[in-house]
Amino acid sequence: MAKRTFNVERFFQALGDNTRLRLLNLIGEQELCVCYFVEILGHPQPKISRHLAYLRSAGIVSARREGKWMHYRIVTPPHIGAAQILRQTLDWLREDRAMQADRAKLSKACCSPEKFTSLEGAPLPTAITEVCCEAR
Amino acid sequence: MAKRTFNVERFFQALGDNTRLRLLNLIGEQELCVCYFVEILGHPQPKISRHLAYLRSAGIVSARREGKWMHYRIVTPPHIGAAQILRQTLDWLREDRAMQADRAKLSKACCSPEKFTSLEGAPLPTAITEVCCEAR
DNA sequence: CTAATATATGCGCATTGACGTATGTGTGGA
DNA sequence: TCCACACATACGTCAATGCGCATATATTAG
Repeated sequence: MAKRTFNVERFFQALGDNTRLRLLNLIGEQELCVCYFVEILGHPQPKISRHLAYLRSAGIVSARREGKWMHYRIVTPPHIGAAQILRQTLDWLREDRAMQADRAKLSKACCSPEKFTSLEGAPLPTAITEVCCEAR
Repeated sequence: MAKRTFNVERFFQALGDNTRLRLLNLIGEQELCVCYFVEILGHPQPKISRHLAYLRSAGIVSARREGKWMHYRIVTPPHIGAAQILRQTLDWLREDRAMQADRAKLSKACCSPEKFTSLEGAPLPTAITEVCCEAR
Protein backbone atom coordinates (compact mmCIF):
# COMPACT_ATOMS: atom_id res chain seq x y z
CA MET A 1 0.00 0.00 0.00
CA ALA A 2 2.44 2.59 1.17
CA LYS A 3 5.15 3.56 -1.26
CA ARG A 4 8.04 1.16 -1.18
CA THR A 5 10.80 3.49 -2.26
CA PHE A 6 11.37 6.46 -0.04
CA ASN A 7 11.24 9.63 -2.10
CA VAL A 8 13.10 12.71 -0.96
CA GLU A 9 11.02 15.11 -2.99
CA ARG A 10 7.83 13.57 -1.68
CA PHE A 11 9.17 13.78 1.85
CA PHE A 12 9.73 17.52 1.70
CA GLN A 13 6.55 18.12 -0.24
CA ALA A 14 4.64 16.40 2.52
CA LEU A 15 6.13 18.84 5.01
CA GLY A 16 5.23 21.80 2.81
CA ASP A 17 1.68 22.19 4.00
CA ASN A 18 0.54 23.74 7.22
CA THR A 19 -2.36 21.36 7.80
CA ARG A 20 -0.02 18.40 7.52
CA LEU A 21 2.47 20.03 9.87
CA ARG A 22 -0.35 20.54 12.36
CA LEU A 23 -1.28 16.88 12.05
CA LEU A 24 2.31 15.79 12.67
CA ASN A 25 2.54 18.15 15.60
CA LEU A 26 -0.59 16.68 17.14
CA ILE A 27 0.59 13.13 16.70
CA GLY A 28 3.99 13.75 18.21
CA GLU A 29 5.23 10.62 19.94
CA GLN A 30 1.79 9.06 20.18
CA GLU A 31 -0.87 7.28 18.26
CA LEU A 32 -3.99 9.27 17.46
CA CYS A 33 -7.20 8.38 15.74
CA VAL A 34 -8.70 10.54 13.02
CA CYS A 35 -11.59 11.91 15.06
CA TYR A 36 -9.15 13.84 17.23
CA PHE A 37 -7.64 15.58 14.23
CA VAL A 38 -11.07 16.51 12.98
CA GLU A 39 -12.11 17.85 16.36
CA ILE A 40 -8.93 19.76 17.18
CA LEU A 41 -8.25 21.29 13.79
CA GLY A 42 -11.92 21.89 13.10
CA HIS A 43 -11.60 20.88 9.47
CA PRO A 44 -13.93 18.62 7.52
CA GLN A 45 -13.15 14.94 7.93
CA PRO A 46 -12.43 14.25 4.24
CA LYS A 47 -9.81 16.98 4.23
CA ILE A 48 -8.08 15.50 7.27
CA SER A 49 -8.25 12.07 5.75
CA ARG A 50 -6.68 13.15 2.50
CA HIS A 51 -3.81 14.90 4.24
CA LEU A 52 -3.19 11.82 6.32
CA ALA A 53 -3.16 9.77 3.13
CA TYR A 54 -0.61 12.16 1.71
CA LEU A 55 1.61 11.78 4.76
CA ARG A 56 1.24 8.04 4.50
CA SER A 57 2.20 8.03 0.83
CA ALA A 58 5.30 9.99 1.78
CA GLY A 59 6.26 7.37 4.35
CA ILE A 60 5.97 9.79 7.25
CA VAL A 61 3.07 8.21 9.09
CA SER A 62 1.55 4.77 9.26
CA ALA A 63 -2.01 3.73 9.99
CA ARG A 64 -3.30 0.94 12.15
CA ARG A 65 -6.90 -0.13 12.26
CA GLU A 66 -8.52 -0.91 15.57
CA GLY A 67 -12.17 -1.66 15.10
CA LYS A 68 -13.81 1.36 13.57
CA TRP A 69 -10.91 3.60 14.36
CA MET A 70 -7.76 4.28 12.42
CA HIS A 71 -4.75 5.13 14.51
CA TYR A 72 -1.98 7.19 13.00
CA ARG A 73 1.55 7.42 14.23
CA ILE A 74 4.76 8.88 12.94
CA VAL A 75 7.14 6.49 11.25
CA THR A 76 10.90 6.84 11.32
CA PRO A 77 12.00 7.24 7.70
CA PRO A 78 14.49 4.68 6.37
CA HIS A 79 17.09 7.34 5.60
CA ILE A 80 18.97 8.60 8.62
CA GLY A 81 19.06 12.06 7.12
CA ALA A 82 15.32 12.17 6.70
CA ALA A 83 14.79 10.82 10.17
CA GLN A 84 16.91 13.57 11.66
CA ILE A 85 15.16 16.22 9.63
CA LEU A 86 11.77 14.94 10.64
CA ARG A 87 12.70 14.93 14.30
CA GLN A 88 14.15 18.40 14.05
CA THR A 89 11.01 19.59 12.31
CA LEU A 90 8.86 18.25 15.12
CA ASP A 91 11.11 19.96 17.67
CA TRP A 92 10.76 23.15 15.71
CA LEU A 93 6.98 22.90 15.64
CA ARG A 94 6.96 22.40 19.37
CA GLU A 95 8.21 25.96 19.78
CA ASP A 96 5.52 27.47 17.61
CA ARG A 97 2.65 29.26 19.36
CA ALA A 98 -0.12 27.97 17.16
CA MET A 99 1.22 24.43 17.40
CA GLN A 100 1.35 24.68 21.17
CA ALA A 101 -2.27 25.79 21.15
CA ASP A 102 -3.21 22.75 19.09
CA ARG A 103 -1.51 20.42 21.53
CA ALA A 104 -3.08 22.16 24.48
CA LYS A 105 -6.48 21.70 22.92
CA LEU A 106 -5.72 18.04 22.41
CA SER A 107 -4.76 17.63 26.05
CA LYS A 108 -7.99 19.27 27.07
CA ALA A 109 -9.95 16.97 24.82
CA CYS A 110 -8.34 13.97 26.43
CA CYS A 111 -8.83 15.12 30.01
CA SER A 112 -12.32 16.51 29.58
CA PRO A 113 -13.87 14.50 26.77
CA GLU A 114 -17.30 15.53 28.02
CA LYS A 115 -16.76 18.89 26.40
CA PHE A 116 -16.12 17.30 23.04
CA THR A 117 -19.26 15.41 22.19
CA SER A 118 -17.84 14.34 18.85
CA LEU A 119 -15.19 12.38 20.68
CA GLU A 120 -17.53 10.29 22.82
CA GLY A 121 -16.41 6.70 22.72
CA ALA A 122 -13.23 7.52 20.86
CA PRO A 123 -10.18 5.60 22.02
CA LEU A 124 -7.73 7.73 23.97
CA PRO A 125 -4.33 8.38 22.45
CA THR A 126 -1.54 6.08 23.48
CA ALA A 127 0.80 8.16 25.57
CA ILE A 128 -1.31 11.20 26.28
CA THR A 129 -3.51 9.05 28.47
CA GLU A 130 -0.90 8.84 31.18
CA VAL A 131 0.86 12.12 30.53
CA CYS A 132 -2.31 14.11 30.57
CA CYS A 133 -4.56 12.37 33.01
CA GLU A 134 -2.03 11.31 35.60
CA ALA A 135 -1.09 14.92 36.00
CA ARG A 136 -4.56 15.78 37.29
CA MET B 1 12.17 41.81 -3.73
CA ALA B 2 12.47 38.69 -1.71
CA LYS B 3 9.64 37.74 0.57
CA ARG B 4 9.81 39.58 3.84
CA THR B 5 8.09 37.08 6.05
CA PHE B 6 9.68 33.67 6.24
CA ASN B 7 7.14 31.04 5.35
CA VAL B 8 7.50 27.53 6.68
CA GLU B 9 5.35 25.95 4.01
CA ARG B 10 7.27 27.75 1.29
CA PHE B 11 10.53 26.64 2.88
CA PHE B 12 9.67 22.95 2.69
CA GLN B 13 8.04 23.29 -0.71
CA ALA B 14 11.28 24.75 -1.99
CA LEU B 15 13.11 21.65 -0.77
CA GLY B 16 10.57 19.36 -2.40
CA ASP B 17 12.09 19.36 -5.85
CA ASN B 18 15.12 17.43 -6.99
CA THR B 19 16.42 20.11 -9.31
CA ARG B 20 16.38 22.63 -6.49
CA LEU B 21 18.10 20.19 -4.16
CA ARG B 22 20.79 19.69 -6.79
CA LEU B 23 21.24 23.45 -7.03
CA LEU B 24 21.59 23.78 -3.27
CA ASN B 25 24.02 20.88 -3.22
CA LEU B 26 26.15 22.55 -5.87
CA ILE B 27 26.19 25.87 -4.07
CA GLY B 28 27.15 24.41 -0.72
CA GLU B 29 29.23 26.88 1.22
CA GLN B 30 30.16 28.92 -1.81
CA GLU B 31 28.95 31.46 -4.26
CA LEU B 32 28.18 30.22 -7.75
CA CYS B 33 27.07 31.95 -10.89
CA VAL B 34 24.21 30.67 -12.99
CA CYS B 35 26.32 29.43 -15.88
CA TYR B 36 27.78 26.70 -13.69
CA PHE B 37 24.37 25.35 -12.79
CA VAL B 38 23.40 25.29 -16.44
CA GLU B 39 26.60 23.53 -17.41
CA ILE B 40 26.68 20.98 -14.60
CA LEU B 41 23.01 20.07 -14.54
CA GLY B 42 22.69 20.22 -18.30
CA HIS B 43 19.28 21.86 -18.12
CA PRO B 44 18.05 24.83 -20.13
CA GLN B 45 19.01 28.14 -18.61
CA PRO B 46 15.42 29.40 -18.08
CA LYS B 47 14.64 26.32 -16.07
CA ILE B 48 17.63 26.86 -13.81
CA SER B 49 16.77 30.51 -13.47
CA ARG B 50 13.21 29.78 -12.46
CA HIS B 51 14.25 27.30 -9.81
CA LEU B 52 16.75 29.77 -8.43
CA ALA B 53 13.98 32.36 -8.29
CA TYR B 54 11.86 29.89 -6.36
CA LEU B 55 14.63 29.29 -3.88
CA ARG B 56 15.07 33.02 -3.55
CA SER B 57 11.37 33.56 -2.94
CA ALA B 58 11.59 30.97 -0.18
CA GLY B 59 14.44 32.84 1.48
CA ILE B 60 16.88 30.01 0.99
CA VAL B 61 19.31 31.67 -1.39
CA SER B 62 20.27 35.23 -2.24
CA ALA B 63 21.62 36.68 -5.45
CA ARG B 64 24.38 39.19 -6.01
CA ARG B 65 25.14 40.80 -9.33
CA GLU B 66 28.73 41.21 -10.45
CA GLY B 67 28.88 42.59 -13.94
CA LYS B 68 27.06 40.28 -16.24
CA TRP B 69 27.03 37.47 -13.75
CA MET B 70 24.63 36.65 -10.98
CA HIS B 71 26.13 34.92 -7.99
CA TYR B 72 23.94 32.77 -5.81
CA ARG B 73 24.66 31.68 -2.28
CA ILE B 74 22.75 29.99 0.47
CA VAL B 75 21.22 32.22 3.11
CA THR B 76 20.76 31.21 6.71
CA PRO B 77 17.01 31.33 7.39
CA PRO B 78 15.87 33.64 10.18
CA HIS B 79 14.34 30.79 12.18
CA ILE B 80 16.83 28.66 14.04
CA GLY B 81 14.77 25.59 13.34
CA ALA B 82 14.78 26.21 9.62
CA ALA B 83 18.49 26.94 9.67
CA GLN B 84 19.20 23.63 11.36
CA ILE B 85 16.97 21.75 8.96
CA LEU B 86 18.59 23.37 5.97
CA ARG B 87 22.06 22.54 7.20
CA GLN B 88 21.04 18.99 7.94
CA THR B 89 19.53 18.69 4.50
CA LEU B 90 22.77 19.82 2.89
CA ASP B 91 24.68 17.30 4.99
CA TRP B 92 22.27 14.64 3.87
CA LEU B 93 22.69 15.54 0.21
CA ARG B 94 26.44 15.32 0.63
CA GLU B 95 26.06 11.59 1.20
CA ASP B 96 24.00 11.00 -1.89
CA ARG B 97 25.74 9.42 -4.88
CA ALA B 98 24.15 11.54 -7.56
CA MET B 99 24.83 14.69 -5.55
CA GLN B 100 28.47 13.69 -5.15
CA ALA B 101 28.67 13.25 -8.89
CA ASP B 102 27.32 16.74 -9.42
CA ARG B 103 29.90 18.23 -7.11
CA ALA B 104 32.67 16.22 -8.72
CA LYS B 105 31.64 17.57 -12.09
CA LEU B 106 31.70 21.07 -10.70
CA SER B 107 35.20 20.58 -9.36
CA LYS B 108 36.31 19.34 -12.73
CA ALA B 109 34.75 22.33 -14.42
CA CYS B 110 36.66 24.64 -12.14
CA CYS B 111 39.99 22.88 -12.54
CA SER B 112 39.75 22.24 -16.25
CA PRO B 113 37.55 24.98 -17.63
CA GLU B 114 39.03 24.34 -21.09
CA LYS B 115 36.76 21.33 -21.33
CA PHE B 116 33.68 23.40 -20.68
CA THR B 117 33.54 25.95 -23.45
CA SER B 118 30.32 27.38 -22.13
CA LEU B 119 32.16 28.45 -19.01
CA GLU B 120 34.90 30.44 -20.71
CA GLY B 121 35.33 33.72 -18.94
CA ALA B 122 32.96 32.79 -16.16
CA PRO B 123 34.05 33.89 -12.72
CA LEU B 124 35.28 31.04 -10.56
CA PRO B 125 33.25 30.12 -7.49
CA THR B 126 34.29 31.66 -4.23
CA ALA B 127 35.68 28.84 -2.16
CA ILE B 128 36.02 26.05 -4.69
CA THR B 129 38.85 27.97 -6.28
CA GLU B 130 41.21 27.16 -3.45
CA VAL B 131 39.70 23.86 -2.38
CA CYS B 132 39.79 22.41 -5.85
CA CYS B 133 42.82 23.95 -7.47
CA GLU B 134 45.12 23.98 -4.52
CA ALA B 135 44.68 20.28 -4.17
CA ARG B 136 46.19 19.64 -7.55
C1' DC C 1 -29.54 -8.39 7.41
C1' DT C 2 -29.89 -3.47 8.60
C1' DA C 3 -28.47 0.63 10.64
C1' DA C 4 -25.04 3.56 12.55
C1' DT C 5 -20.35 5.05 13.08
C1' DA C 6 -15.55 6.05 11.56
C1' DT C 7 -12.93 6.74 7.80
C1' DA C 8 -11.67 6.74 2.79
C1' DT C 9 -12.39 7.94 -1.91
C1' DG C 10 -14.55 9.91 -6.27
C1' DC C 11 -15.74 14.18 -8.67
C1' DG C 12 -15.54 18.90 -10.25
C1' DC C 13 -13.21 23.14 -9.81
C1' DA C 14 -9.62 26.56 -8.86
C1' DT C 15 -4.71 27.21 -7.91
C1' DT C 16 -0.03 26.15 -8.19
C1' DG C 17 3.94 24.26 -10.22
C1' DA C 18 7.14 22.52 -13.89
C1' DC C 19 8.55 22.81 -18.52
C1' DG C 20 9.82 24.46 -23.30
C1' DT C 21 10.01 28.27 -26.18
C1' DA C 22 10.34 32.91 -27.09
C1' DT C 23 11.44 37.38 -25.59
C1' DG C 24 12.83 41.07 -22.29
C1' DT C 25 16.51 43.29 -19.32
C1' DG C 26 20.96 44.60 -17.63
C1' DT C 27 25.95 44.96 -18.57
C1' DG C 28 30.25 45.45 -20.96
C1' DG C 29 32.85 45.68 -25.29
C1' DA C 30 33.62 47.44 -30.05
C1' DT D 1 25.44 53.55 -30.29
C1' DC D 2 24.98 48.80 -31.42
C1' DC D 3 25.93 44.17 -30.39
C1' DA D 4 26.94 40.12 -27.74
C1' DC D 5 26.53 37.90 -23.47
C1' DA D 6 24.39 36.38 -18.93
C1' DC D 7 20.37 36.05 -16.96
C1' DA D 8 15.28 36.84 -16.01
C1' DT D 9 10.59 36.75 -17.23
C1' DA D 10 6.15 36.08 -20.07
C1' DC D 11 3.21 32.76 -22.29
C1' DG D 12 0.93 28.43 -23.22
C1' DT D 13 0.40 23.72 -21.73
C1' DC D 14 -0.01 19.91 -18.83
C1' DA D 15 0.24 17.59 -14.34
C1' DA D 16 -0.22 17.84 -9.42
C1' DT D 17 -2.50 19.67 -5.44
C1' DG D 18 -6.10 21.44 -2.31
C1' DC D 19 -10.85 21.92 -1.32
C1' DG D 20 -15.94 21.09 -0.65
C1' DC D 21 -19.37 17.95 -1.44
C1' DA D 22 -21.26 13.60 -2.11
C1' DT D 23 -20.67 8.81 -1.74
C1' DA D 24 -18.26 4.38 -0.92
C1' DT D 25 -16.10 1.11 2.41
C1' DA D 26 -15.27 -1.15 6.73
C1' DT D 27 -16.69 -2.43 11.19
C1' DT D 28 -19.73 -3.00 14.96
C1' DA D 29 -24.26 -2.98 17.19
C1' DG D 30 -28.90 -4.59 17.18
